[in-house]
Amino acid sequence: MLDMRYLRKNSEEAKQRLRDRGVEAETLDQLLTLDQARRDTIQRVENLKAQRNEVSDKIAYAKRQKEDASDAIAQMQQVGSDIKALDAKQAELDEQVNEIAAHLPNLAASEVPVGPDESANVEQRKWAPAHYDNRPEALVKTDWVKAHYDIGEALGILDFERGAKVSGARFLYYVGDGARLERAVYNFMLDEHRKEGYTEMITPIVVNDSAMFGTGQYPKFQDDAYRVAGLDQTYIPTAEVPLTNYYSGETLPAEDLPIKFTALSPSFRKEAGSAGKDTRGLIRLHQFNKVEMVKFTKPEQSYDELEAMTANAENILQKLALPYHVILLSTGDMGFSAAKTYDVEVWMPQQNVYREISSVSNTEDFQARRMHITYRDENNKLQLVHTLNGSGLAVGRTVAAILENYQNQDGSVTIPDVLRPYMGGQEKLEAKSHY
RNA sequence: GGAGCUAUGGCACAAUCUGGUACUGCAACGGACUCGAAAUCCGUCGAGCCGCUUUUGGCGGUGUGCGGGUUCAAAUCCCGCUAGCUCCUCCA
Repeated sequence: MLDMRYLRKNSEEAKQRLRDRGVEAETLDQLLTLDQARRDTIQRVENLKAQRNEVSDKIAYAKRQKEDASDAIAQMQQVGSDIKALDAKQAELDEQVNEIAAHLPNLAASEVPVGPDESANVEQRKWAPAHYDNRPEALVKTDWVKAHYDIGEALGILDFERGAKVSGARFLYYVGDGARLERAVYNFMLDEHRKEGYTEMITPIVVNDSAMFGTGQYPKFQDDAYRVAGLDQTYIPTAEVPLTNYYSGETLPAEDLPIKFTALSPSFRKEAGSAGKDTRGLIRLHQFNKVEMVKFTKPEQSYDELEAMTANAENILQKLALPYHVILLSTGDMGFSAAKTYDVEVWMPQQNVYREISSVSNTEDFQARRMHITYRDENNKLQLVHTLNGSGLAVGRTVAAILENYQNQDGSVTIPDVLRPYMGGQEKLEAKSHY
């Protein structure tokens, strides 16, 4: 949610910044007109209420003195019905204002490149382990490189067919060493984040509507959510929702900030509108595992913490020796709640592209305002915290990247060094006759 | 799933039957006493939200779990809901 006072006072600037986020200027004009009408109504109804309070006190006093108050009561009957009518009008205006305000995306930070879509994103840095000679393209020059889903199926560790049979398209079973590898990957990630000072959590994976509103998924993006039939609850699209809403409605002790959480959770997405895209493999599923990071910070420290969180995501890829680059998203490519977002993209040699494996965002006070998370500053005044979230990392996509980058010509896959302790010292994935 | 009870400031509670300025204590804050502290005494104390404003502040509105209703007036009466507790039932 944006700060209404800012929008009123700086409407021209706000209009431009909203236009950068794809919102038409008329939308803000409409909002401000309704806001003005709302405030006019409030003033009228509050005057009447002040009058009612005053006269009611007099009536109470008169009754205590056993005096007659029927004149005053008759007079207040009219005021009472006027108040009722104006209250109703205000409630209607409140709803109209909220309807627009709740759909406005966050404003981008000043250093975010302005552009309509991903074409305006800006690469920040590139990394690859030494044996790639800083040229991840090197691997693709061999003609035997296979896609991760072909590798996984050949090894018998990814079963998409039975996933589709039992659940539908975009679901799968991990089998045997595949399941073990997935578990090794997320245990490794959680251990790393724990070392970095994140508190490990296991969260509910079903949340109520106010939680989905708090982080910004609702009301605008309900189509992509798995709602529990008949209940006002939703299967989470990311652990960001339960982690960030953990403190909703609370005032945090300033000395505890920044607070850092991490959690593994399944994530559920309908992927509405992406029919036909990435139909094979681990890239775009209705259910996938993700290790998430969330931070609550003071405003002045949130951008340093954004850099730190991005480094936490990169650290995982560096320890896994997977090539990646980091891009700064443009105003047109950022998510609804974000003020600034870095995407980390891992090298996928078979497709010859970088694929998103993490997205790290500072939402500033956008989510905190929606869910009322505050702290007391040096002057003992309540301030909204800043919230950040980032994947650290998408587990399934990490497994896909490992399969492709660590594949050998004989069809086996070498297990990255750092994962071997998590797999009982196993060094390779090889085809087995059966599991 | 069934039955009963409960929900009031940061905490503990009163007022609910019988509608009329939400009691008191603790904590907190300011002050007195003291070399300093404790104790004691005096004073302040409804968080948050909304609106207006001449903005270190002032005024008004709202605010007794949430949402409605009745009434000149609701903590109090009525309806719906949520959460917690106890018992029954079920369950990994």
